[in-house]
Amino acid sequence: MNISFNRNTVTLNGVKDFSLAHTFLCGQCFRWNENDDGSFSGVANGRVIKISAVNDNITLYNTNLQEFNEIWSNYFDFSRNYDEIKKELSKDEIMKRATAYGWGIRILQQDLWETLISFIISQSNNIPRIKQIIERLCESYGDRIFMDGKAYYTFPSYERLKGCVAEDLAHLRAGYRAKYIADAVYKVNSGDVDLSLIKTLPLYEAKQSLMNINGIGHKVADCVLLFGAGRFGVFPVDTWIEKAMRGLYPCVCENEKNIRTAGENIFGRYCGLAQQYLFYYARDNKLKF
DNA sequence: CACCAGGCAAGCC
DNA sequence: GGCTTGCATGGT
Repeated sequence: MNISFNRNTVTLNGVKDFSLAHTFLCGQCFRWNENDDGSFSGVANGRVIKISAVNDNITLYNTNLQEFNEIWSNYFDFSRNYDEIKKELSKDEIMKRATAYGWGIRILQQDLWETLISFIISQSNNIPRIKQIIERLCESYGDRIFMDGKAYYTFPSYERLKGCVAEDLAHLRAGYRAKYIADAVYKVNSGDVDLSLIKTLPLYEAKQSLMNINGIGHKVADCVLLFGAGRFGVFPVDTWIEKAMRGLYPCVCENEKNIRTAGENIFGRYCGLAQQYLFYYARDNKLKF
């Protein structure tokens, strides 16, 4: 990968295993939006950037080389060799098809707190509405920043939200999830749940810690660990994955009550990424099982 | 009008 | 432990 830059853009040539659409539309993030020209704009790490692609040439706007090296290179997971992982995962024909279909998916290294709240909101909800609720949260409590004369809002820290109770969040229209958000705000601010440990604790303990928050069960905890803590050894099971696994891996799953452990056993240390290829493959094709 | 959306907690057994 | 039900809101 070759890097060049000027005053407020950074250009990368020869970026492999990366598609904007696959990465931003595979369901892992909620604050990136596609522009008319196929580029995407989004807010992350307290900043707003735009990113465009022509073949394997990527350009990031409204940033600079130092910021790229310190923030965005890690955010887009550019130092990880996805080609090797895809080969390791492609032990069967189904995963070969799924990785070929979503070849450009990269797991964004998103902020842990933002991911935690976002996936609490995601439960039993649809993606457009999830995005609306998160946007209202950011407009109400985040910082306003500008790019190209347009206002964007950062995701509010837990310190910023300290003291919020469910009634304070009614304007988000998050429904019954408001009390879950409030519980997360309380438990993270009080230290009942220590987010600084989530990336390093043994996986089981990290998950149990997250599940101390009301509104976080297995699925949300797994998404938070995968998308917000870079832990690829979890296998989040939602309605799509359950259907996909039963339909595509019937020998393993027809009598397997626990699809989650089945996924862990089949796909191993990168089962989280396998799950994401499967999810994108199944949902994007509206596969019926 | 039903039924569903990247589930979960509470209440049963 | 497993199974069932209610849950806020908005879209189809």
